[in-house]
Amino acid sequence: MALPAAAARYHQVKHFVLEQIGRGALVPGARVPSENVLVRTLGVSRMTANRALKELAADGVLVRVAGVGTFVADARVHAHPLEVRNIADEIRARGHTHRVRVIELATRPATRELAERFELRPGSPLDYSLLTHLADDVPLQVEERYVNPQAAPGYLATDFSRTTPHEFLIRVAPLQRAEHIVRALLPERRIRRLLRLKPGDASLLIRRRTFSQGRVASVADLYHPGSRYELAANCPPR
Amino acid sequence: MALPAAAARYHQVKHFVLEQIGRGALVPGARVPSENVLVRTLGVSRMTANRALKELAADGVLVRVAGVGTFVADARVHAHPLEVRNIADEIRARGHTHRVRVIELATRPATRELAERFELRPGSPLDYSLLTHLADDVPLQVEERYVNPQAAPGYLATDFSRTTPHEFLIRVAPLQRAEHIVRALLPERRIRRLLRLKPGDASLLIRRRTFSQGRVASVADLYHPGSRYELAANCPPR
DNA sequence: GCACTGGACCTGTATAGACAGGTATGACAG
DNA sequence: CTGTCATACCTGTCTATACAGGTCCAGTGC
Repeated sequence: MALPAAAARYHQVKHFVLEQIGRGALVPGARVPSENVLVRTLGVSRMTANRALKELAADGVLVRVAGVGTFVADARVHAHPLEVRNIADEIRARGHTHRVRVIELATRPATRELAERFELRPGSPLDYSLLTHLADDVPLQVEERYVNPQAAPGYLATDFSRTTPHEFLIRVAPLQRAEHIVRALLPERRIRRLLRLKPGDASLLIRRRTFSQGRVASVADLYHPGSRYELAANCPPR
Repeated sequence: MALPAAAARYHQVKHFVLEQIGRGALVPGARVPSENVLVRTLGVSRMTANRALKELAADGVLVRVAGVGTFVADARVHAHPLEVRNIADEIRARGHTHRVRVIELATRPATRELAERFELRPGSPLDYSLLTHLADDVPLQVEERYVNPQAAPGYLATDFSRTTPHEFLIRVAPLQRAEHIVRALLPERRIRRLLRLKPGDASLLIRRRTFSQGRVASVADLYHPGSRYELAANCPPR
């Protein structure tokens, strides 16, 4: 391609705007130079300015309103697109005490399905943990987790009553990407007992795969039906 | 803006490609017509074809390799920041035909709860739509939506069999932020009938609030238990 | 004083044409 | 047979230009 990325003209325009936001010269809500102004100021074509502003809007940095102008987005809109929340923080933030109950810790050979999920050979050892998160001693979430021991050594040796698996993992293997699959289901008996559910209570299953350098962990979280899984995200209109 | 959503040329190009993927004429890994071919085939300019393919690549539907070509992405890989997905695109991309069945359209006075959600006075009129999304005529999602008529005029006048509410709204009120609350529940009888569920089937409820300039819409999506809600997010430090 | 209108400005979209640089393939020389 | 090179094709980027339609304001006419 024409240029080594950073040198591309539309990148320069993006940088020009971002730099002013970073410096505080443009605060949230402030009007950003219009496309035509950028054309005159920076000597680019309008299509190039348009691309730069459009991409920044898609990133949630700017907000564009047809016929009006382009503005710096609210700061909070800027927050991480999707955060893998720490349930411990969340429970505490709501004024409850958080406690972890460890049900099972083990090393298990990967089944074929797990091996595929981790891109390992079947039979490779995987660390396994099953525990519940309690809010005021009421079980709120069952967390079943497989961890790639290559990617996160020392996982099973962790004291999960002090450090949640989530906290441990983001320290050891900084999160780069996460995939979520959310489903509703009627849980099996073992889970039902852990969450103290009545038969017929629906549960929320969130299956999560996290990536750092390679596959790190695969998690299945089952939630108590009273609980909710909340996400806030910025959604670039593409 | 120039055109009413579905008529935009680059949308037509996107649809042209998605339709072929949906039909199975283009399978994952297959080569997608190059920009120049699309120019000749569809009579659009190359910039327009480029935009369409670029956006589909950004959505994870296609993979582009400079100097080589454009290819249909692996069905799985679908990775992008949390996005309010267009279920119509998703159904088509998986090879099914998408159809919308409108159950009810109405203007309703806001209840106290709704008024609070929209930051309006109780009794203010809200547009209401209830419809199902069908994949190959099997109901997959019930979508119940309240829309702030101030923020999205003309909502009820839209032909939802041609333009989904989602498509209409992102045109009219570019999305800035969305909040999701995900829960599992046993749906009430009306929903159960719409989704053709057996009593005891759990359903996934996704409650979504979208913001543009002010509160735009409040959506409750109920999914068929066989379906999944997939999210993928990159968590880069910004 | 008020309602209306025209113009200035903005974004959204579309077009045609151009060059840079990556990739693959086949022809050609060794 | 092997290595090199020209070439065709592809995407990435940039420019100049154009028109549609929304928004806002100021000026005009009543």
